[in-house]
Amino acid sequence: MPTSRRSRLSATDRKQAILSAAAPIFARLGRDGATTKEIARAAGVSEALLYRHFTSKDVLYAALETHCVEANAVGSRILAEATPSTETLVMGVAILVHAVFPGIGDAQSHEDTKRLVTASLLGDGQFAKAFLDQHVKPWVSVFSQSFRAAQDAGDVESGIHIGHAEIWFVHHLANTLHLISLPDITVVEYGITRDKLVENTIRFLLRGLGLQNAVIDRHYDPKKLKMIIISMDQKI
Amino acid sequence: MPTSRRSRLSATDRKQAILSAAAPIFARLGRDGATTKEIARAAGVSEALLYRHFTSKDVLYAALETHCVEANAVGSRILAEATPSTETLVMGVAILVHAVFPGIGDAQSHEDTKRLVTASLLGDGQFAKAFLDQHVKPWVSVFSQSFRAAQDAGDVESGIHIGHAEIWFVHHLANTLHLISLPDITVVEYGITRDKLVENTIRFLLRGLGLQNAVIDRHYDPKKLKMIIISMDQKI
DNA sequence: ATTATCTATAGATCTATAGATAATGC
DNA sequence: ATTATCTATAGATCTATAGATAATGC
Repeated sequence: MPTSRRSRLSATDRKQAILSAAAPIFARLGRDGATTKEIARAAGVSEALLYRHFTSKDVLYAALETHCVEANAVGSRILAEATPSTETLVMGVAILVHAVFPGIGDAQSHEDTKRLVTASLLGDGQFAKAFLDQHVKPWVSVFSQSFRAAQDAGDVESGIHIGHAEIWFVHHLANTLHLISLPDITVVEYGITRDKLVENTIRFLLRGLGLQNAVIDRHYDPKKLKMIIISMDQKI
Repeated sequence: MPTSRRSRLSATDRKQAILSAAAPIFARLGRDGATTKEIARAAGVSEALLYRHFTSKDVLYAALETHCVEANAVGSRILAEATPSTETLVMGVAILVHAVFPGIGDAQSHEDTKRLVTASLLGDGQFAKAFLDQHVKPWVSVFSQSFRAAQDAGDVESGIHIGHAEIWFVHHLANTLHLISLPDITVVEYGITRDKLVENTIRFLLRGLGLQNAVIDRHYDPKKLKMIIISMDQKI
Protein backbone atom coordinates (compact mmCIF):
# COMPACT_ATOMS: atom_id res chain seq x y z
CA MET A 1 0.00 0.00 0.00
CA PRO A 2 2.77 2.53 0.80
CA THR A 3 3.51 3.33 -2.87
CA SER A 4 7.20 3.87 -2.07
CA ARG A 5 8.40 6.44 -4.57
CA ARG A 6 11.50 6.28 -6.71
CA SER A 7 12.34 2.73 -5.63
CA ARG A 8 12.98 0.08 -8.26
CA LEU A 9 10.15 -2.44 -8.27
CA SER A 10 9.62 -5.69 -10.12
CA ALA A 11 7.40 -5.50 -13.19
CA THR A 12 4.37 -7.02 -11.46
CA ASP A 13 4.74 -4.85 -8.36
CA ARG A 14 5.09 -1.70 -10.43
CA LYS A 15 2.03 -2.67 -12.46
CA GLN A 16 0.01 -3.00 -9.27
CA ALA A 17 1.36 0.30 -7.98
CA ILE A 18 0.37 2.06 -11.19
CA LEU A 19 -3.09 0.50 -11.09
CA SER A 20 -3.58 1.63 -7.49
CA ALA A 21 -2.57 5.15 -8.40
CA ALA A 22 -4.72 5.15 -11.54
CA ALA A 23 -7.90 4.00 -9.76
CA PRO A 24 -8.83 7.24 -7.97
CA ILE A 25 -7.88 9.35 -10.98
CA PHE A 26 -9.94 7.39 -13.49
CA ALA A 27 -12.73 7.13 -10.93
CA ARG A 28 -12.91 10.87 -10.35
CA LEU A 29 -12.06 12.31 -13.77
CA GLY A 30 -13.43 9.59 -16.03
CA ARG A 31 -11.83 7.59 -18.81
CA ASP A 32 -11.30 10.66 -21.00
CA GLY A 33 -10.86 13.29 -18.32
CA ALA A 34 -7.96 11.46 -16.71
CA THR A 35 -4.58 12.05 -18.35
CA THR A 36 -1.61 9.71 -18.48
CA LYS A 37 0.49 12.59 -17.20
CA GLU A 38 -1.58 12.86 -14.03
CA ILE A 39 -1.64 9.11 -13.49
CA ALA A 40 2.12 8.84 -13.92
CA ARG A 41 2.60 11.72 -11.49
CA ALA A 42 0.31 10.07 -8.90
CA ALA A 43 2.17 6.77 -9.32
CA GLY A 44 5.48 8.58 -8.92
CA VAL A 45 6.87 7.36 -12.23
CA SER A 46 7.48 8.78 -15.70
CA GLU A 47 4.87 8.52 -18.42
CA ALA A 48 7.34 6.42 -20.42
CA LEU A 49 7.36 3.77 -17.72
CA LEU A 50 3.60 3.73 -17.64
CA TYR A 51 3.60 2.95 -21.36
CA ARG A 52 6.24 0.26 -20.85
CA HIS A 53 3.84 -1.59 -18.54
CA PHE A 54 0.60 -0.81 -20.38
CA THR A 55 0.73 -0.47 -24.15
CA SER A 56 -1.98 2.19 -24.22
CA LYS A 57 -4.25 4.25 -22.01
CA ASP A 58 -7.16 2.00 -22.99
CA VAL A 59 -5.20 -1.10 -21.99
CA LEU A 60 -4.45 0.51 -18.64
CA TYR A 61 -8.13 1.27 -18.13
CA ALA A 62 -9.10 -2.29 -19.02
CA ALA A 63 -6.46 -3.65 -16.65
CA LEU A 64 -7.84 -1.43 -13.90
CA GLU A 65 -11.30 -2.88 -14.40
CA THR A 66 -10.02 -6.45 -14.08
CA HIS A 67 -8.00 -5.35 -11.07
CA CYS A 68 -11.14 -4.00 -9.40
CA VAL A 69 -13.33 -7.01 -10.16
CA GLU A 70 -10.82 -9.35 -8.59
CA ALA A 71 -10.79 -7.48 -5.29
CA ASN A 72 -12.26 -9.54 -2.44
CA ALA A 73 -16.03 -9.69 -2.27
CA VAL A 74 -17.77 -8.05 0.71
CA GLY A 75 -18.86 -10.54 3.32
CA SER A 76 -19.98 -13.09 0.75
CA ARG A 77 -18.16 -15.82 2.65
CA ILE A 78 -20.00 -14.96 5.85
CA LEU A 79 -23.34 -15.13 4.09
CA ALA A 80 -22.61 -18.33 2.17
CA GLU A 81 -22.06 -20.08 5.50
CA ALA A 82 -25.23 -18.71 7.08
CA THR A 83 -28.26 -20.98 7.30
CA PRO A 84 -31.40 -19.82 5.47
CA SER A 85 -33.76 -18.05 7.89
CA THR A 86 -35.70 -14.87 8.47
CA GLU A 87 -32.81 -13.73 10.63
CA THR A 88 -30.34 -14.29 7.78
CA LEU A 89 -32.58 -12.43 5.35
CA VAL A 90 -32.87 -9.43 7.63
CA MET A 91 -29.18 -9.36 8.44
CA GLY A 92 -28.21 -10.01 4.83
CA VAL A 93 -30.28 -7.12 3.52
CA ALA A 94 -28.82 -4.88 6.19
CA ILE A 95 -25.24 -5.91 5.40
CA LEU A 96 -25.69 -5.46 1.65
CA VAL A 97 -27.21 -2.02 2.12
CA HIS A 98 -24.32 -1.01 4.37
CA ALA A 99 -21.84 -2.33 1.79
CA VAL A 100 -23.38 -0.36 -1.09
CA PHE A 101 -24.40 2.73 0.89
CA PRO A 102 -22.16 2.92 3.94
CA GLY A 103 -23.26 4.76 7.08
CA ILE A 104 -21.09 7.46 8.62
CA GLY A 105 -18.70 5.24 10.53
CA ASP A 106 -18.57 2.40 8.00
CA ALA A 107 -15.54 1.74 5.83
CA GLN A 108 -15.81 3.44 2.46
CA SER A 109 -14.74 0.30 0.63
CA HIS A 110 -14.76 0.03 -3.15
CA GLU A 111 -15.37 3.78 -3.41
CA ASP A 112 -13.42 4.12 -6.66
CA THR A 113 -14.73 0.86 -8.02
CA LYS A 114 -18.32 1.93 -7.53
CA ARG A 115 -17.64 5.10 -9.51
CA LEU A 116 -16.15 3.01 -12.30
CA VAL A 117 -19.22 0.77 -12.30
CA THR A 118 -21.50 3.76 -12.80
CA ALA A 119 -19.27 5.15 -15.54
CA SER A 120 -19.40 1.71 -17.17
CA LEU A 121 -23.20 1.82 -17.20
CA LEU A 122 -22.98 5.04 -19.19
CA GLY A 123 -20.68 3.16 -21.57
CA ASP A 124 -20.78 -0.44 -22.75
CA GLY A 125 -21.60 -1.90 -19.33
CA GLN A 126 -19.06 -4.73 -19.61
CA PHE A 127 -17.31 -3.85 -16.40
CA ALA A 128 -20.57 -3.21 -14.56
CA LYS A 129 -21.76 -6.67 -15.48
CA ALA A 130 -18.50 -8.30 -14.42
CA PHE A 131 -18.54 -6.47 -11.10
CA LEU A 132 -22.18 -7.16 -10.27
CA ASP A 133 -21.79 -10.83 -11.27
CA GLN A 134 -18.85 -11.14 -8.93
CA HIS A 135 -19.97 -9.05 -5.96
CA VAL A 136 -23.77 -8.92 -5.89
CA LYS A 137 -25.06 -11.97 -7.75
CA PRO A 138 -23.82 -14.40 -5.05
CA TRP A 139 -26.28 -12.80 -2.64
CA VAL A 140 -29.28 -13.59 -4.81
CA SER A 141 -29.44 -17.33 -4.09
CA VAL A 142 -28.72 -16.81 -0.41
CA PHE A 143 -31.57 -14.32 -0.17
CA SER A 144 -33.93 -16.53 -2.18
CA GLN A 145 -33.39 -19.43 0.19
CA SER A 146 -33.77 -17.28 3.26
CA PHE A 147 -36.94 -15.75 1.86
CA ARG A 148 -38.44 -19.20 1.44
CA ALA A 149 -37.43 -20.05 5.00
CA ALA A 150 -39.10 -16.85 6.17
CA GLN A 151 -42.26 -17.83 4.30
CA ASP A 152 -42.22 -21.27 5.93
CA ALA A 153 -41.85 -19.61 9.32
CA GLY A 154 -44.97 -17.53 8.58
CA ASP A 155 -43.05 -14.25 8.63
CA VAL A 156 -44.16 -13.16 5.15
CA GLU A 157 -47.50 -11.62 4.27
CA SER A 158 -49.50 -14.16 2.23
CA GLY A 159 -50.02 -13.87 -1.51
CA ILE A 160 -46.60 -12.41 -2.25
CA HIS A 161 -44.24 -13.80 -4.82
CA ILE A 162 -40.62 -12.70 -4.67
CA GLY A 163 -38.33 -13.52 -7.60
CA HIS A 164 -34.73 -12.67 -8.36
CA ALA A 165 -35.67 -9.15 -9.45
CA GLU A 166 -36.86 -8.11 -6.00
CA ILE A 167 -33.60 -9.29 -4.50
CA TRP A 168 -31.64 -7.12 -6.90
CA PHE A 169 -33.80 -4.21 -5.71
CA VAL A 170 -31.92 -4.32 -2.41
CA HIS A 171 -28.76 -3.42 -4.27
CA HIS A 172 -30.53 -1.03 -6.64
CA LEU A 173 -32.10 1.23 -4.06
CA ALA A 174 -28.89 1.44 -2.03
CA ASN A 175 -27.02 2.17 -5.25
CA THR A 176 -28.88 5.39 -6.10
CA LEU A 177 -28.65 6.47 -2.47
CA HIS A 178 -24.89 6.05 -2.70
CA LEU A 179 -24.71 7.81 -6.07
CA ILE A 180 -26.62 10.78 -4.70
CA SER A 181 -24.31 10.96 -1.69
CA LEU A 182 -21.17 11.25 -3.82
CA PRO A 183 -21.07 15.00 -4.55
CA ASP A 184 -19.89 17.47 -1.92
CA ILE A 185 -23.15 19.40 -2.12
CA THR A 186 -26.42 18.03 -0.70
CA VAL A 187 -28.28 16.83 -3.79
CA VAL A 188 -31.37 15.54 -1.99
CA GLU A 189 -32.52 16.74 1.42
CA TYR A 190 -33.92 13.68 3.19
CA GLY A 191 -34.48 15.51 6.45
CA ILE A 192 -32.91 12.78 8.62
CA THR A 193 -29.41 11.74 9.62
CA ARG A 194 -27.45 9.40 7.41
CA ASP A 195 -27.61 6.55 9.94
CA LYS A 196 -31.38 6.95 10.19
CA LEU A 197 -31.56 7.02 6.40
CA VAL A 198 -29.69 3.72 6.19
CA GLU A 199 -32.00 2.24 8.80
CA ASN A 200 -35.15 3.40 7.00
CA THR A 201 -33.79 2.04 3.74
CA ILE A 202 -33.36 -1.39 5.27
CA ARG A 203 -36.86 -1.34 6.77
CA PHE A 204 -38.35 -0.15 3.49
CA LEU A 205 -36.64 -2.95 1.56
CA LEU A 206 -37.71 -5.63 4.04
CA ARG A 207 -41.31 -4.44 3.77
CA GLY A 208 -40.94 -4.51 -0.01
CA LEU A 209 -39.79 -8.11 0.27
CA GLY A 210 -43.04 -8.87 2.09
CA LEU A 211 -41.90 -9.02 5.71
CA GLN A 212 -44.47 -7.84 8.21
CA ASN A 213 -43.55 -4.88 10.34
CA ALA A 214 -43.62 -6.89 13.56
CA VAL A 215 -41.19 -9.41 12.06
CA ILE A 216 -38.80 -6.66 11.04
CA ASP A 217 -38.88 -5.17 14.53
CA ARG A 218 -38.19 -8.59 16.02
CA HIS A 219 -35.09 -9.32 13.90
CA TYR A 220 -33.64 -5.97 12.94
CA ASP A 221 -31.39 -4.51 15.59
CA PRO A 222 -29.39 -1.54 14.23
CA LYS A 223 -26.94 -1.52 17.13
CA LYS A 224 -26.14 -5.21 16.93
CA LEU A 225 -25.75 -4.80 13.21
CA LYS A 226 -23.32 -1.91 13.58
CA MET A 227 -21.13 -4.25 15.64
CA ILE A 228 -21.17 -6.90 12.94
CA ILE A 229 -20.35 -4.38 10.22
CA ILE A 230 -17.43 -3.01 12.19
CA SER A 231 -16.03 -6.48 12.88
CA MET A 232 -16.38 -7.32 9.18
CA ASP A 233 -14.53 -4.17 8.18
CA GLN A 234 -11.67 -5.05 10.46
CA LYS A 235 -11.23 -8.44 8.81
CA ILE A 236 -10.43 -6.77 5.47
CA MET B 1 -36.82 19.80 -34.39
CA PRO B 2 -35.86 19.35 -38.07
CA THR B 3 -32.39 20.85 -37.62
CA SER B 4 -32.46 22.16 -41.18
CA ARG B 5 -28.89 22.23 -42.33
CA ARG B 6 -27.06 25.12 -43.96
CA SER B 7 -29.93 27.56 -43.45
CA ARG B 8 -29.27 30.88 -41.82
CA LEU B 9 -30.91 31.00 -38.40
CA SER B 10 -31.34 33.75 -35.85
CA ALA B 11 -28.89 33.69 -32.96
CA THR B 12 -31.38 32.24 -30.48
CA ASP B 13 -32.61 29.59 -32.92
CA ARG B 14 -29.07 28.54 -33.79
CA LYS B 15 -28.20 28.35 -30.11
CA GLN B 16 -31.11 26.00 -29.55
CA ALA B 17 -30.16 23.93 -32.59
CA ILE B 18 -26.60 23.56 -31.33
CA LEU B 19 -27.81 22.60 -27.85
CA SER B 20 -30.13 19.94 -29.32
CA ALA B 21 -27.28 18.51 -31.35
CA ALA B 22 -24.88 18.66 -28.40
CA ALA B 23 -27.19 16.84 -25.98
CA PRO B 24 -26.85 13.26 -27.33
CA ILE B 25 -23.13 13.70 -27.89
CA PHE B 26 -22.35 14.97 -24.40
CA ALA B 27 -24.78 12.40 -22.98
CA ARG B 28 -23.09 9.47 -24.70
CA LEU B 29 -19.44 10.49 -24.73
CA GLY B 30 -19.25 12.55 -21.56
CA ARG B 31 -18.04 16.07 -20.95
CA ASP B 32 -14.46 15.23 -21.88
CA GLY B 33 -15.09 12.49 -24.43
CA ALA B 34 -17.26 14.73 -26.58
CA THR B 35 -15.34 17.01 -28.96
CA THR B 36 -16.40 20.38 -30.31
CA LYS B 37 -15.63 19.06 -33.77
CA GLU B 38 -18.20 16.26 -33.42
CA ILE B 39 -20.81 18.57 -31.92
CA ALA B 40 -20.36 21.12 -34.70
CA ARG B 41 -20.64 18.35 -37.28
CA ALA B 42 -23.85 17.02 -35.68
CA ALA B 43 -25.28 20.54 -35.59
CA GLY B 44 -24.33 21.03 -39.21
CA VAL B 45 -22.24 24.12 -38.53
CA SER B 46 -18.57 25.03 -38.35
CA GLU B 47 -16.67 24.91 -35.08
CA ALA B 48 -16.12 28.65 -35.42
CA LEU B 49 -19.83 29.30 -35.30
CA LEU B 50 -20.18 27.13 -32.25
CA TYR B 51 -17.62 29.30 -30.49
CA ARG B 52 -19.40 32.45 -31.65
CA HIS B 53 -22.50 31.31 -29.76
CA PHE B 54 -20.79 29.72 -26.76
CA THR B 55 -17.52 31.22 -25.57
CA SER B 56 -16.09 27.86 -24.53
CA LYS B 57 -16.86 24.15 -24.42
CA ASP B 58 -17.56 24.47 -20.68
CA VAL B 59 -20.02 27.29 -21.30
CA LEU B 60 -21.77 25.14 -23.90
CA TYR B 61 -22.00 22.27 -21.43
CA ALA B 62 -23.39 24.56 -18.73
CA ALA B 63 -25.94 25.96 -21.18
CA LEU B 64 -26.97 22.43 -22.08
CA GLU B 65 -27.63 21.66 -18.41
CA THR B 66 -29.87 24.71 -18.02
CA HIS B 67 -31.55 23.79 -21.29
CA CYS B 68 -32.35 20.31 -19.95
CA VAL B 69 -33.60 21.46 -16.56
CA GLU B 70 -36.07 23.83 -18.16
CA ALA B 71 -37.69 21.10 -20.26
CA ASN B 72 -41.28 20.42 -19.20
CA ALA B 73 -41.77 18.28 -16.12
CA VAL B 74 -43.35 14.84 -16.52
CA GLY B 75 -47.01 14.82 -15.54
CA SER B 76 -46.43 17.05 -12.53
CA ARG B 77 -49.43 19.14 -13.53
CA ILE B 78 -51.66 16.08 -13.61
CA LEU B 79 -50.52 15.05 -10.15
CA ALA B 80 -50.78 18.51 -8.63
CA GLU B 81 -54.45 18.55 -9.54
CA ALA B 82 -55.15 15.09 -8.15
CA THR B 83 -56.84 14.83 -4.76
CA PRO B 84 -54.89 13.03 -2.02
CA SER B 85 -56.00 9.39 -1.78
CA THR B 86 -54.76 5.81 -1.84
CA GLU B 87 -55.67 5.75 -5.51
CA THR B 88 -53.51 8.82 -6.21
CA LEU B 89 -50.61 7.31 -4.28
CA VAL B 90 -50.76 4.06 -6.22
CA MET B 91 -51.12 5.79 -9.58
CA GLY B 92 -48.51 8.39 -8.72
CA VAL B 93 -45.91 5.77 -7.80
CA ALA B 94 -46.70 3.90 -11.00
CA ILE B 95 -46.42 7.02 -13.17
CA LEU B 96 -43.14 8.09 -11.58
CA VAL B 97 -41.64 4.63 -12.04
CA HIS B 98 -42.70 4.63 -15.69
CA ALA B 99 -41.19 8.08 -16.17
CA VAL B 100 -37.82 7.11 -14.70
CA PHE B 101 -37.71 3.52 -15.95
CA PRO B 102 -39.95 3.35 -19.03
CA GLY B 103 -41.52 0.06 -20.12
CA ILE B 104 -41.08 -1.23 -23.66
CA GLY B 105 -43.78 0.84 -25.35
CA ASP B 106 -43.34 3.99 -23.24
CA ALA B 107 -41.76 7.15 -24.63
CA GLN B 108 -38.04 7.30 -23.89
CA SER B 109 -38.29 10.88 -22.68
CA HIS B 110 -35.36 12.72 -21.13
CA GLU B 111 -33.03 9.89 -22.20
CA ASP B 112 -30.04 12.20 -22.71
CA THR B 113 -30.90 14.31 -19.69
CA LYS B 114 -30.91 11.27 -17.42
CA ARG B 115 -27.44 10.35 -18.62
CA LEU B 116 -26.28 13.88 -17.87
CA VAL B 117 -27.77 13.65 -14.37
CA THR B 118 -25.79 10.50 -13.65
CA ALA B 119 -22.61 12.04 -15.05
CA SER B 120 -23.27 15.04 -12.82
CA LEU B 121 -23.44 12.79 -9.74
CA LEU B 122 -19.93 11.58 -10.58
CA GLY B 123 -18.93 15.24 -10.74
CA ASP B 124 -20.05 18.20 -8.63
CA GLY B 125 -23.72 17.21 -8.60
CA GLN B 126 -24.96 20.74 -9.32
CA PHE B 127 -26.96 19.74 -12.36
CA ALA B 128 -28.31 16.60 -10.67
CA LYS B 129 -29.63 18.72 -7.82
CA ALA B 130 -31.22 21.25 -10.17
CA PHE B 131 -32.88 18.51 -12.20
CA LEU B 132 -34.17 16.52 -9.24
CA ASP B 133 -35.44 19.70 -7.55
CA GLN B 134 -37.34 20.59 -10.69
CA HIS B 135 -38.63 17.19 -11.80
CA VAL B 136 -38.87 14.88 -8.80
CA LYS B 137 -39.19 17.06 -5.71
CA PRO B 138 -42.69 18.27 -6.66
CA TRP B 139 -43.91 14.69 -6.25
CA VAL B 140 -42.78 14.47 -2.65
CA SER B 141 -45.51 16.64 -1.13
CA VAL B 142 -48.19 15.07 -3.34
CA PHE B 143 -47.14 11.61 -2.19
CA SER B 144 -46.92 12.65 1.46
CA GLN B 145 -50.48 13.94 1.41
CA SER B 146 -51.78 10.88 -0.37
CA PHE B 147 -49.98 8.62 2.06
CA ARG B 148 -51.71 10.32 4.96
CA ALA B 149 -55.03 9.92 3.17
CA ALA B 150 -54.27 6.23 2.70
CA GLN B 151 -53.51 5.92 6.40
CA ASP B 152 -56.79 7.61 7.28
CA ALA B 153 -58.58 5.17 4.94
CA GLY B 154 -57.00 2.28 6.85
CA ASP B 155 -55.00 1.10 3.84
CA VAL B 156 -51.63 1.24 5.56
CA GLU B 157 -50.23 -1.34 7.95
CA SER B 158 -50.18 0.17 11.45
CA GLY B 159 -46.99 1.28 13.15
CA ILE B 160 -45.33 2.56 10.02
CA HIS B 161 -43.87 6.01 9.65
CA ILE B 162 -43.13 7.28 6.16
CA GLY B 163 -41.05 10.44 5.75
CA HIS B 164 -39.72 12.26 2.72
CA ALA B 165 -36.88 9.78 2.35
CA GLU B 166 -39.17 6.85 1.55
CA ILE B 167 -40.84 8.87 -1.15
CA TRP B 168 -37.51 9.56 -2.79
CA PHE B 169 -36.95 5.78 -2.75
CA VAL B 170 -39.57 5.50 -5.50
CA HIS B 171 -37.33 7.50 -7.77
CA HIS B 172 -34.15 5.89 -6.46
CA LEU B 173 -35.05 2.27 -7.18
CA ALA B 174 -36.36 3.11 -10.65
CA ASN B 175 -33.21 5.09 -11.28
CA THR B 176 -30.79 2.18 -10.85
CA LEU B 177 -33.09 -0.02 -12.90
CA HIS B 178 -32.90 2.53 -15.68
CA LEU B 179 -29.15 2.90 -15.33
CA ILE B 180 -28.67 -0.86 -15.61
CA SER B 181 -30.87 -0.97 -18.70
CA LEU B 182 -28.76 1.58 -20.58
CA PRO B 183 -25.99 -0.63 -22.05
CA ASP B 184 -26.65 -2.80 -25.10
CA ILE B 185 -25.60 -5.92 -23.20
CA THR B 186 -27.76 -7.48 -20.47
CA VAL B 187 -26.05 -6.38 -17.28
CA VAL B 188 -28.43 -8.06 -14.84
CA GLU B 189 -30.63 -11.04 -15.73
CA TYR B 190 -33.92 -10.52 -13.90
CA GLY B 191 -35.57 -13.55 -15.49
CA ILE B 192 -38.80 -11.71 -16.36
CA THR B 193 -39.99 -9.40 -19.13
CA ARG B 194 -39.40 -5.69 -18.87
CA ASP B 195 -43.10 -4.94 -18.43
CA LYS B 196 -43.33 -7.48 -15.64
CA LEU B 197 -40.20 -5.98 -14.10
CA VAL B 198 -41.81 -2.54 -14.09
CA GLU B 199 -44.95 -4.00 -12.53
CA ASN B 200 -43.01 -5.81 -9.80
CA THR B 201 -41.05 -2.67 -9.07
CA ILE B 202 -44.25 -0.72 -8.50
CA ARG B 203 -45.67 -3.44 -6.23
CA PHE B 204 -42.40 -3.65 -4.29
CA LEU B 205 -42.34 0.11 -3.73
CA LEU B 206 -45.97 0.24 -2.62
CA ARG B 207 -45.28 -2.54 -0.10
CA GLY B 208 -42.22 -0.61 1.04
CA LEU B 209 -44.44 2.42 1.59
CA GLY B 210 -46.57 0.27 3.88
CA LEU B 211 -49.56 -0.56 1.69
CA GLN B 212 -51.08 -3.94 2.33
CA ASN B 213 -51.06 -6.40 -0.53
CA ALA B 214 -54.84 -6.46 -0.81
CA VAL B 215 -54.90 -2.68 -1.10
CA ILE B 216 -52.33 -2.76 -3.88
CA ASP B 217 -54.32 -5.35 -5.79
CA ARG B 218 -57.45 -3.26 -5.41
CA HIS B 219 -55.95 -0.04 -6.79
CA TYR B 220 -53.15 -1.08 -9.11
CA ASP B 221 -54.34 -1.96 -12.61
CA PRO B 222 -51.40 -2.27 -15.03
CA LYS B 223 -53.60 -2.12 -18.14
CA LYS B 224 -55.51 0.97 -17.06
CA LEU B 225 -52.19 2.54 -16.15
CA LYS B 226 -50.69 1.80 -19.56
CA MET B 227 -53.55 3.79 -21.08
CA ILE B 228 -52.87 6.76 -18.85
CA ILE B 229 -49.15 6.68 -19.62
CA ILE B 230 -49.80 6.57 -23.35
CA SER B 231 -52.27 9.46 -23.21
CA MET B 232 -49.73 11.46 -21.17
CA ASP B 233 -47.00 10.77 -23.70
CA GLN B 234 -49.20 12.07 -26.48
CA LYS B 235 -49.77 15.36 -24.73
CA ILE B 236 -46.07 16.13 -24.87
C1' DA C 1 -25.17 47.93 -42.29
C1' DT C 2 -25.64 44.30 -39.56
C1' DT C 3 -25.56 39.64 -38.44
C1' DA C 4 -24.57 34.83 -39.53
C1' DT C 5 -21.38 31.93 -41.16
C1' DC C 6 -17.16 29.93 -43.20
C1' DT C 7 -11.99 28.50 -44.08
C1' DA C 8 -7.69 28.29 -42.21
C1' DT C 9 -4.70 28.02 -38.50
C1' DA C 10 -2.41 29.08 -33.96
C1' DG C 11 -1.42 27.27 -29.57
C1' DA C 12 -2.09 24.08 -26.10
C1' DT C 13 -2.60 19.58 -24.63
C1' DC C 14 -2.22 14.61 -24.72
C1' DT C 15 -0.86 9.98 -26.18
C1' DA C 16 2.89 7.38 -27.30
C1' DT C 17 7.77 6.35 -28.69
C1' DA C 18 12.96 6.68 -29.37
C1' DG C 19 17.05 6.40 -27.31
C1' DA C 20 19.96 6.87 -23.28
C1' DT C 21 21.06 5.67 -18.34
C1' DA C 22 21.07 3.45 -13.91
C1' DA C 23 20.06 -0.26 -10.85
C1' DT C 24 19.66 -5.21 -9.90
C1' DG C 25 20.80 -10.39 -10.06
C1' DC C 26 23.71 -13.87 -11.78
C1' DA D 1 23.53 -9.02 -19.00
C1' DT D 2 19.14 -8.04 -18.04
C1' DT D 3 15.53 -5.28 -16.46
C1' DA D 4 13.67 -0.92 -14.69
C1' DT D 5 13.56 3.65 -15.39
C1' DC D 6 14.33 8.39 -17.18
C1' DT D 7 14.58 12.73 -20.42
C1' DA D 8 13.24 14.54 -24.55
C1' DT D 9 10.27 14.81 -28.27
C1' DA D 10 7.33 13.42 -32.33
C1' DG D 11 2.78 13.30 -34.00
C1' DA D 12 -1.93 13.58 -33.35
C1' DT D 13 -5.74 15.73 -31.46
C1' DC D 14 -8.53 19.40 -29.57
C1' DT D 15 -9.95 24.02 -28.10
C1' DA D 16 -10.27 28.46 -29.59
C1' DT D 17 -9.41 32.61 -32.58
C1' DA D 18 -8.31 35.67 -36.71
C1' DG D 19 -9.88 37.29 -40.70
C1' DA D 20 -12.69 36.87 -44.78
C1' DT D 21 -17.32 36.16 -47.06
C1' DA D 22 -22.20 35.73 -47.76
C1' DA D 23 -26.91 36.36 -46.50
C1' DT D 24 -30.56 39.12 -44.35
C1' DG D 25 -33.34 43.40 -42.94
C1' DC D 26 -33.80 48.25 -43.10
